[in-house]
Amino acid sequence: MEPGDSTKQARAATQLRKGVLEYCVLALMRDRPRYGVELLHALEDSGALATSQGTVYPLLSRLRRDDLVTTTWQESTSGPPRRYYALTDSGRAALDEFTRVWPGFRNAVDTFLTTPHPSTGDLA
Amino acid sequence: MEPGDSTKQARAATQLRKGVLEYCVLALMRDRPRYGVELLHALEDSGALATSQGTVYPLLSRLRRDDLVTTTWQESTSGPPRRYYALTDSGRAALDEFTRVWPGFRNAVDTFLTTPHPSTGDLA
DNA sequence: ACCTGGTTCCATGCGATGCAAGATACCTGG
DNA sequence: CCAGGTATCTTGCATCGCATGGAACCAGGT
Repeated sequence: MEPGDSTKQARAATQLRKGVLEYCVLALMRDRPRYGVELLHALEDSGALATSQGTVYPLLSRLRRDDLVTTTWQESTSGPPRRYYALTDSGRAALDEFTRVWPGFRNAVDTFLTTPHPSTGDLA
Repeated sequence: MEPGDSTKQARAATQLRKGVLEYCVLALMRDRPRYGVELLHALEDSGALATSQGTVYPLLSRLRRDDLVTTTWQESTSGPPRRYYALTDSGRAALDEFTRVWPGFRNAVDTFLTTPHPSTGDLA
């Protein structure tokens, strides 16, 4: 990528991902266990949340450390064995919690960005 | 605070704010200069983005350091003088940049949270 | 048997950010 | 003079995303 044009945009997008990536990964595991590279590709396909292995694997380690996911090894027909990550009850609860919080947060940001903040009309 | 019930929610909300707070503050200055406590109250009123002075003032220092805002002192009729923050051209450009990036990000998260990820229908 | 390439996993060190807690200064009123 | 509200700022900590590098397994060609 060329440095210079996308710097500000990359910076904004980078900071945006903080804290959201965790729950998007949990959401991907909602209906089926997933393995690392699979999650990575799903995030890439989304465009706005594309990231790297150096981000995903430490994240998965944290999720496992906090008992939000459990892992099982599974053989692959084309390559080394894969570690599949599945939601625990705590993980599902955390995802539900986030699903409740997210709309309020999203709407708050939308309001700040789209609502004019008139200098007139204030009661002073 | 009790570390147990509201921890997860507070944690999710805390991480969500990362990187977004900066641009919401810039958005608040879009139509009028603002001073610290004023910004703080506006964020409080939004609910989802409520934060503390210990977050806002270092943030404002960074914005000033990066030439995204300029500041002017102004007397107050009821208390110490206020430092008003106003957008520079760079600040306005950064805000516009974020305004362009935000919808894609927001929609991506919405998609992850609401789209079912079927375990069937895969070609395997 | 060797070696190249693709797939999959993981660890380390850095920079950036939000936050709790504390410190400082100004003004008004008793 | 002292108390309380307003307003600003600093310090130290914890967390998170990311670039970089390393390791292991399998298939195919020479």
